[in-house]
Amino acid sequence: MARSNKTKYPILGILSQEDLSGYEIKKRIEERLSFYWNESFGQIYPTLKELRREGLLGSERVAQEGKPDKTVYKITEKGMAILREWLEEPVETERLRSELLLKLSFGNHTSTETIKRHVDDFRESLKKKLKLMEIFERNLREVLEDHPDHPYQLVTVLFGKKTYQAWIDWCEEALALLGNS
Amino acid sequence: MARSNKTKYPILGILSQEDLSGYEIKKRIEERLSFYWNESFGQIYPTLKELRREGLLGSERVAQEGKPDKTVYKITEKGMAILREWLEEPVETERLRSELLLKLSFGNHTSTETIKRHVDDFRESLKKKLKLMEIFERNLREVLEDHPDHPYQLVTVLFGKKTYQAWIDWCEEALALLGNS
DNA sequence: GAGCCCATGTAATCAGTTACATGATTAC
DNA sequence: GTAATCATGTAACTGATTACATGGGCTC
Repeated sequence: MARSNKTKYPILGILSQEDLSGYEIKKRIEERLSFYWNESFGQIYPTLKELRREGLLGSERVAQEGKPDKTVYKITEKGMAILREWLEEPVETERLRSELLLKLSFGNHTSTETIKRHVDDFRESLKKKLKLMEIFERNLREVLEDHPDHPYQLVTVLFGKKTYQAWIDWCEEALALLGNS
Repeated sequence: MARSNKTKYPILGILSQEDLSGYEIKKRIEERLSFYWNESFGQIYPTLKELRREGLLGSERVAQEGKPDKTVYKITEKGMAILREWLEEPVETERLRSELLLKLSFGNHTSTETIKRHVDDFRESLKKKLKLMEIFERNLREVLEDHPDHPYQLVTVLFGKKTYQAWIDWCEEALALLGNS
């Protein structure tokens, strides 16, 4: 895509919290970041090797019982420094990209029903996502009662909530506007 | 990226409204779609040739006074059929990707001030975008009074408004949460 | 003559997904 | 035995941006 390769940052970030293998890093990203960030194995494994070569990670072969051996990576002081450096830098904003809006904007070439169906499908998918966010929120608020220091995870979940709720509201608005046209 | 190539659809869509050259198509996309869709020349010109080869577009060389000649493309009946077909198909939802949220989620490794600065920068950029949307909205509502059929453009602008407003609200919420931590 | 807009295109580069390959272990 | 999970990796493909090249005409 010729946008800069950011794969190393989620990896460094995840490894700043615990030592993990590539396979486990993938799982953590899916569990914790997947609603706003994703990485595939095809990116993770080569990046891990590179980061190790650059001295941002150390690695250790670990034997497991009942499972294959794994290579566990550990972030180095140099790796932490790079992570902190990146955290300081201005955020590169990525552009929105929405096939739904693209279809909507050429909606005059199909039936209103078709367009309304697309909007409705979108709304249903959002409702599910919103429910997930609400579950995350409840869990995080419980944790936060004991550890009021790290509200960061909660803040990202609130972003999801706000976004999905706004989009649901927009769906209602859009359906109303298209209904009597 | 291995996500399917959609470049042809904005091109067909734009050409369903007026006959244009590649250069003009780029301008139209920037003017009308850029807040949720973008295409570069590197995609547009090769795609135009391909669409012409497939018979979805016709082309004509047009001389201009005071400007270089241009190749104006015109959508064919076959092209319109492909556009309508795509409009019927279910929307492929693309994933959110946010470097801001990524930085936030590892925010415990830097100062609260740094994170708040990122959020604040984001909020300022959103305010500008929101103002733009409001201008678009006013213009479109004026047009809509005379032509109450095609509310589609307006609906996409309302999406922008809703999204940006929600994100601004989230910024306030986030700053408050981070403020007393 | 410098710099900008119009106009079209290609090449280089890279991001990122998907498919494929391999192999261990566990559970049915 | 076969499917599922754990674990690691490579190769193929392609989407998409950016840079580069070219050239006409306009404005200062």
